[in-house]
Amino acid sequence: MQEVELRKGPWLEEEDEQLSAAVAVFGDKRWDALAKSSGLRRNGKSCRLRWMNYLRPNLKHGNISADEERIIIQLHEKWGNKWSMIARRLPGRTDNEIKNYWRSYLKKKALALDKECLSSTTNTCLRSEECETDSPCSVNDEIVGPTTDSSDALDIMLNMTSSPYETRLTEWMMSSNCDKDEFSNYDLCFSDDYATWDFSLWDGE
DNA sequence: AAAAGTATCAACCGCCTCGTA
DNA sequence: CTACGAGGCGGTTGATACTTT
Repeated sequence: MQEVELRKGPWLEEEDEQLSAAVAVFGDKRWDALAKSSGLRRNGKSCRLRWMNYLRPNLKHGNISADEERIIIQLHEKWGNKWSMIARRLPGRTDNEIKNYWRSYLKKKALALDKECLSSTTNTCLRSEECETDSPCSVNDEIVGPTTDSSDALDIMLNMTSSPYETRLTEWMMSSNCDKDEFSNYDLCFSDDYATWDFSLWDGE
């Protein structure tokens, strides 16, 4: 049997239509089978991704609102790079979208932070090699060592927040040492399974 | 107006987990 | 118990759009 060469790259309109039709028939599980049965020259993973991130109904396309931003920041603080978990708390948003947003947000934040640090007259910044005194920088001085420019600051921020170590740490904390009382501020209802928490925090305000 | 730099986002890759035979 | 395949996830890349010089 000759293997059909699979397509890669951006999806065409016809492919989108074909995929939507296939999902209507086969449902949004069993992506490999769906990909084969639908006649799409795409693999199951690619179909799933396209559906989840673009074609799925009720997706919001557009800018992240201030409220959504606040939620992302707070949840990221708690869970780290658990994009899919964060996305589940934001109806209509995808993990990919949030992940992309976070990277842009981080970039802006890193630049702002760097600016603030360099322009500070009362605190000396250890992140600039020109800094002479031992006084720590006012912002994140315990994390950020001496660097020279904003791209360094960005690298550090990205390493800091995206590292597998941080993720593992978050996971470990979640699984072994989670203080449930900490979450009470948010009106969370715990079940035995983290994945099925009933979060009423954001709509219950 | 054009070139260079930057931001955004869709899509791919590789690893991990889980279900099943 | 083990191997294997499919799905899910996070990290990364590359193309394109947008902005600045």
